Amino acid sequence: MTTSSETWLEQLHDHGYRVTAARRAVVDTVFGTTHALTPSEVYDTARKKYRALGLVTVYRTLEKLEELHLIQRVHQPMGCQAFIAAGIGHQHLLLCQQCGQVEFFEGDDLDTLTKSIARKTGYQIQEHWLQLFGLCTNCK
Amino acid sequence: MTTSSETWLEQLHDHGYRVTAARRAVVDTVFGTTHALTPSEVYDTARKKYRALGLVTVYRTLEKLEELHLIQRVHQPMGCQAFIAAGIGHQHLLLCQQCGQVEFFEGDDLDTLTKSIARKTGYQIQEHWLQLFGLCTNCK
DNA sequence: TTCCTTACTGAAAATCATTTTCAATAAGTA
DNA sequence: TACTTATTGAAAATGATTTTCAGTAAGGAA
Repeated sequence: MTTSSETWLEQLHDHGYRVTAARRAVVDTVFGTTHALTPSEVYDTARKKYRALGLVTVYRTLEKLEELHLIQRVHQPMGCQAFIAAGIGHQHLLLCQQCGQVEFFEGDDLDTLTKSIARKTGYQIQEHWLQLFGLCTNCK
Repeated sequence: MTTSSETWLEQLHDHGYRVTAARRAVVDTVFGTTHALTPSEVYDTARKKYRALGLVTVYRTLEKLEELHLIQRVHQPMGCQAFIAAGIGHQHLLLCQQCGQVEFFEGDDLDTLTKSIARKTGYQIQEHWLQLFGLCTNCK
């Protein structure tokens, strides 16, 4: 199962969006990184591939990629504007506090906890966010 | 063990900050709510207690309260600008998606998960965020 | 209490991120 | 190849937050 940035472009096309040079540059940039990138960082990197790119187009393209669940916003203490390629299925994030690298992991078993909290509080729990922060192998 | 907004004012004072009418209004507002409030919402509410209050002072006061760990920022899909009185010790958030009410809970046992992820990824894990979203007893 | 230093204030201006507007361009179907 | 219309970048507008600044007042010292 190999995925490439072409897959994202196909998805855009399949949803009635046009595939343009500007969008290719943005898609290639976000697809090809393991670090969460802000719109401004995407702009800087993508402009190396396509000089005429405008920041506005970066915002608009990220919006569409998020809508198609191809990327997701990353929340951090320092800010919540960065995006990363989305994980497949229900996954959680592991972030390196030093270099900003992002990894996904699955296999959380929060059912017991969730049910217990639901019972105690009376809430009907519908989703959860779990994120781990630490130092990656390079940084520690 | 009863806590009142006076405790927060004492804390401000103990850290060399002055206790002013503007700060009382902000502190009273944030202390006395179970919903996460944005700076602008704090401003609107606090101005009922102290008409001359400026929005800038709200920002500055929230900054200090956060610095003293008396309040904490609440991250939500819709935005991350809201604050709520901080939980005591290591607590997690439970948010009502309908009315925005916030509750705290403890007793997460993520040690097993954390260690397992650390082993698999090589990361040295240092902290975690866990948040549950759902509907409170009133809203469901 | 009164004085005095200096932190604090609100208003206005500046900054920064994001969104909207708009006329020109180009994707991709017919 | 032609044509419709989504997309583009630039500029302007918006919205949130921060900085600047001169006047005010908190609270320790006398």
